[in-house]
Amino acid sequence: MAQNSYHATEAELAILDSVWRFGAATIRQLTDRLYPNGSTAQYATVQKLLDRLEAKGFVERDRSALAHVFRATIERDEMVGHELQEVASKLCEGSLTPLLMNLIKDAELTATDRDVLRELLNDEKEGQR
Amino acid sequence: MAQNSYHATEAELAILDSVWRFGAATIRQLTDRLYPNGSTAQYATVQKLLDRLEAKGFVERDRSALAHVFRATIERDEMVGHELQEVASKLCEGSLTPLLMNLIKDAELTATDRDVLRELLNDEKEGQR
DNA sequence: CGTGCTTCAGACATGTTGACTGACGCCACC
DNA sequence: GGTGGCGTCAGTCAACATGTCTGAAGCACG
Repeated sequence: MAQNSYHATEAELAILDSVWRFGAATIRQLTDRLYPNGSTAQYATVQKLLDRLEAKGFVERDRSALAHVFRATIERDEMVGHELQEVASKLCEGSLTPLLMNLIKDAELTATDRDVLRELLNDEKEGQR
Repeated sequence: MAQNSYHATEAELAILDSVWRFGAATIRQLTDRLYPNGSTAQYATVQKLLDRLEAKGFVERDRSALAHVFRATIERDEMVGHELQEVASKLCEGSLTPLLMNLIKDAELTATDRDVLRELLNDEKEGQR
């Protein structure tokens, strides 16, 4: 009962973020992106982080080239969904509705945002998921 | 840069949950609620958990009686808000809107839920907060 | 007074997290 | 064909978080 659903840590998230923004990359590329003029040490750090991300199923590695290429197996959106689900199960017995109510109240929405939301709300008329 | 906003852990959340559900309580009462027929050991565990919750500002202790009485200083709702903010800053540069969009898509809403949301969406016309 | 609760101040094992080191493999190129 | 450079892999490491537990001391009341 340690952690049902995996969780990306701060540093791991930094990696993922880079991959989401700039696309698949090798360790070296990621190291350069995240630790400009980093040494062997930071390279290894990125490596370990990627190992863990792979173990958690958040990235995938292409071993065909000499230098493995890593790509995300989860989109930022899905990750957001994950985390929301997590919050819901921790605080609201798994129900997402309270989160929604909370957000509608607190989020500072532009008129356009509101329109989009109304739209979505209607589309969902007899929507399945 | 460890953790800007505090975070209640699993066990701490169990305590908070009990306080939210059944109201302010002493350590003994909480121990009885959470660890039925628990011994001194579990009592101490609850105590330490409460210490940490107090340090994090999530509960407050009334020292006037011999056995201190603990009450929550934060509502479940606010905690949800906290966590949502946390997710937002980790994944969406602090913006809550993406979370909202995500939820509207994924949450399974009843017709009533949808009505309530539409309501809220309109109320917010020129609403401040 | 002593029994029974209580608080307080730690100790403790375990796991996570981020950073780092060292051994080894492979390819290219002189 | 050896050597340098880059890559992977398999650890180690310190710091911290987390949940649990022990021991000492305080207060109250029969």
